[in-house]
Amino acid sequence: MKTRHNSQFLELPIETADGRFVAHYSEKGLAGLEFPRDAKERRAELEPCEVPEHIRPWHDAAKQALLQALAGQEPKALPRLDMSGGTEFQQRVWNALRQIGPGKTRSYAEIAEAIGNPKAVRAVGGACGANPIPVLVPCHRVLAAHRKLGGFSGGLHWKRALLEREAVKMDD
DNA sequence: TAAGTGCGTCGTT
DNA sequence: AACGACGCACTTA
Repeated sequence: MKTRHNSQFLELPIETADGRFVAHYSEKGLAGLEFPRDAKERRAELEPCEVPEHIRPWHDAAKQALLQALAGQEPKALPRLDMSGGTEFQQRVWNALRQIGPGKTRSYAEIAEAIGNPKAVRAVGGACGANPIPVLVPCHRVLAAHRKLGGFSGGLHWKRALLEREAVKMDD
């Protein structure tokens, strides 16, 4: 495994039964989470390295939280999150997503209403798609009207799997 | 019922 | 100016 970091982020792998996720850390906290890539498009392997002292507790927490979330349970604790990368509108949406409890769902329209932009339904979809920390910031719990599945930028199979593991019944 | 079309709406690029 | 992880009304089969 090889560590990579661009100017802003340190990237560290998280091994799970569903594959290797990659977490991105800024100086403020967990800033991104990537779904596993299949063998074909996988980039260079990450090599073990010393995790900077201040990152380690975040990474430990992120690992535990991810494993619990993937098992359909509510994480006991989340690492510090850095969502500062988003626009003001996106941050409002992402905060609303964090209010949705495990096993529960909201529609895009309900999120739009919750953040005070009832007509920005479609824009909410865009903000969900831009969520940098899927799974832990549960954008998969947002369904289209009439509990239809809607879309998912990480691949619809993930959305289905995550919802099924939380015992959510959808309508597609 | 199910599937397809058109349009309003609005944040992002 | 164009494009969506939407929602709703409306038309067809």
